[in-house]
Amino acid sequence: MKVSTLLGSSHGFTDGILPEACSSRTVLDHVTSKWGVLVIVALSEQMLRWGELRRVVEGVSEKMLAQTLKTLESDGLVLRDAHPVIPPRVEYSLTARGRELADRLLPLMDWIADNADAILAS
Amino acid sequence: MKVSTLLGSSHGFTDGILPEACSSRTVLDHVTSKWGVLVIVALSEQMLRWGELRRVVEGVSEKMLAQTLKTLESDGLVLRDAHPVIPPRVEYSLTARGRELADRLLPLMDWIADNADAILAS
DNA sequence: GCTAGTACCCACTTTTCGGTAAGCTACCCG
DNA sequence: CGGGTAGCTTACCGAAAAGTGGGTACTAGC
Repeated sequence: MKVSTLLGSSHGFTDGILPEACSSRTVLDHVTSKWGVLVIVALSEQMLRWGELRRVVEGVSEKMLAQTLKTLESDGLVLRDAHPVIPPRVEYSLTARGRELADRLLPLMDWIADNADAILAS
Repeated sequence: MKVSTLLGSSHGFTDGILPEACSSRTVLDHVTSKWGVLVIVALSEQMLRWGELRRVVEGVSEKMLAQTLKTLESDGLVLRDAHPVIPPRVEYSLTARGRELADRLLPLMDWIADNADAILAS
C-alpha cells in the first residue's frame, strides 16, 4: 500500500497517516535514528570495518555505533561478517534489502546537502 | 556536491561522511525528527488545519506538534496561514521547498511501509 | 452566566537518548 | 612480563526529548 494513498481529500482520512504503534513507525524510528541514516549512507559505497566506520561517521561514540549496528543487523539491513582472527576483523556491509533502502535514502541526502545552507539561512 | 561522492575506495575517505556539526547534519536532524517526517508526509497531499494535523498524525501531543511545526516553518518547509477570524483558523501547507523534500521522502516512506513487516520479522 | 470550540503557550515531571570512562578478550611484539 | 591492538560491553550520569496539566483569548450558543 502506498503512503501517498493513505490521505486524500476524496477519502476524508478519518484514519491517520500510518496508524500509531504499527510496524512502519518502528522501522521509521530505526532508520531515522540519529546515526542510522549516516551508517547506511557510509556503507552504501562499500564495506567498512568497525574502526573505519567510527572514523567515517564523524562524532559517533563506540556505544552508539555498536547499538546502531546491532539494530540495523537485526533488521536485516546490515551484514556483520566477523573473521575469527587476531586481532579481530569485523566487516560491515549492506544486505540486498539495505541497498534498496540506501537507493531511496541517497537522493534525500543529496537534496539535504544541496539545500541545507539555504534552509538554515531562512 | 553529491553525498555519494564523499566516499569511495579510490579517494581514501580520510574525511567522514558529512563533517560533524555542519548544516547538513542540522537539517537532517530537523527532517528526521520523530514527528517531522510524518507532518511533511501528511501535508504532502493537502493543506491541513491544526486540529486536522493533530488527528491525522496519530499520537502527536499538542506540544510536539507545535514545536515541530515551528521548526519546519522556520526552515521554510511549511507555510503557516493564520486567518484572523473567530474561532481561529490556521492552515498549514508545504512550501515549494517542502514539496521538493516530500518528493524525496515519499518513495522512502512507501518502501518502509512495504517492507516494515518483513524487516521486523527478521 | 456557563459551556464549548480553536489554536495555542508555559511550567513541571518523566523518560529516553546519548556520551564518558572503564574493563575485557586474545593474541602478538619486545 | 608489560604494552599494544581491535572490537566490543557495561555502569554511570547529564542532557535533551517528550508527556502532563494547566492557562489564555475570543466568541457563539444555550
